[in-house]
Amino acid sequence: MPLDPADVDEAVFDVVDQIPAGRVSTYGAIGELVGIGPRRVARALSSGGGAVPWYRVVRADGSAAEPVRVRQLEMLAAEGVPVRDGRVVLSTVRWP
DNA sequence: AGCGTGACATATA
DNA sequence: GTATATGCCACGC
Repeated sequence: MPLDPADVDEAVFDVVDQIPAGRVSTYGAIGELVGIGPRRVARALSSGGGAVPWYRVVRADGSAAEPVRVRQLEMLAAEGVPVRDGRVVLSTVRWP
């Protein structure tokens, strides 16, 4: 069955919206959940992620994306996410 | 149709 | 620990 781009984007937004407060996930993890590559996830968020808590999505090493990295770390810290030296402590807050 | 670019990931040095 | 290279996939020119 072909994956429609709009459907995939919707699935990504859905997963991101399901991330509980104080937790974070990675592009790769979401990509596996929805059945796409990590770049597709980043593409979806950069394109229309304004309707979901994109700041709960970080890289595989816990670092945040360039254009929003300050904002992201600030939001996560406000949510109670343990951050160290600019990188999220995924070992504790990684989701699922 | 081909090429360059990017909110990534993994492997290797 | 960081830096570099390769793979992936979709989008715009």
